[in-house]
Amino acid sequence: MRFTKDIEYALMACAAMDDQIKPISAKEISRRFQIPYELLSKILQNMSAHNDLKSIQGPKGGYVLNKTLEHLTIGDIVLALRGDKSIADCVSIKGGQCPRFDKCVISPGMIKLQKIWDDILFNISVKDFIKNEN
Amino acid sequence: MRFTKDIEYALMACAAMDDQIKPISAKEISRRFQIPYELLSKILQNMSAHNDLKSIQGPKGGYVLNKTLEHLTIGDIVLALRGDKSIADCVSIKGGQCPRFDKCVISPGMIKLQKIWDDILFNISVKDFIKNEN
DNA sequence: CTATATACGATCATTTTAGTCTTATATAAA
DNA sequence: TTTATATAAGACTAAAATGATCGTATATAG
Repeated sequence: MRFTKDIEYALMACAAMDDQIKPISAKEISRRFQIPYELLSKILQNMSAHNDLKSIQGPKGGYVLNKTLEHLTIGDIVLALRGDKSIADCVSIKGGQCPRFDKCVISPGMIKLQKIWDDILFNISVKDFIKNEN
Repeated sequence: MRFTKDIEYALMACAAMDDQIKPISAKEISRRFQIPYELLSKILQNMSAHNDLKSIQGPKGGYVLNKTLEHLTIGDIVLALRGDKSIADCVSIKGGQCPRFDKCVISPGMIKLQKIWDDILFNISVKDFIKNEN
């Protein structure tokens, strides 16, 4: 799975939300990292819809983390922004499977690799990911 | 990194090239797996250019493996078809780096994750990937 | 010579990604 | 209660990647 801009932006935004107390607005994050505001808004709304964040409307509002950065994983973010889209069409459940699935030579391997990848993503916290020591 | 059709087709093609003796043509592979012929041809040419395969022109020609399937890895195939494109723009060397790279909060994590992913890909042989036992 | 094969560049269609625009709604504070 | 600031959400557009096709050249076994 490729980490496109939305994932990058989501991770940067998380880095700006290091506590669960003071909300930070999309505008402020957008300004700090030079991320297009409307695009970032949608990303944060998605994360909010998946309960990674909590949104607070109105002045002094913004977003706060629902979990600590230690407990929020890369997998959580990917799941929020990509859904359960798999590493290959070959293995995807929705959207009509491959016509050769029953006699497919690659799907067993893809399924195994998908599991390995998921295990990695859901075992790296955003905290670990963004800290720049070592 | 997402496994798009070209990677899927390449893996299927490899499954059809289980020995290093008798060449198999793109046409035959295309027919066997219902893969568009011209597209498959380019994929095989790419793999050939990267020395994963050897091509033999003329009648009774086709492609043969340069390594055994035990020694050919998923990473080799990805490398042949994707080049050294990384898991995120953030970390890619070519094509002008991210303007925020020097003070980037996510690039160290991306680099680490890239390495983890590469290690996996270059340690799974095509043989292991396509065998459907267990 | 001919049929069969790879080599390769150009082109086109579709899908995904990235970014923009607009309108509606919630709410803190003057 | 008005105003400024914020999220919510859908439509839309542009650009890039992916998937597929077409045409032509070249190599070679028989």
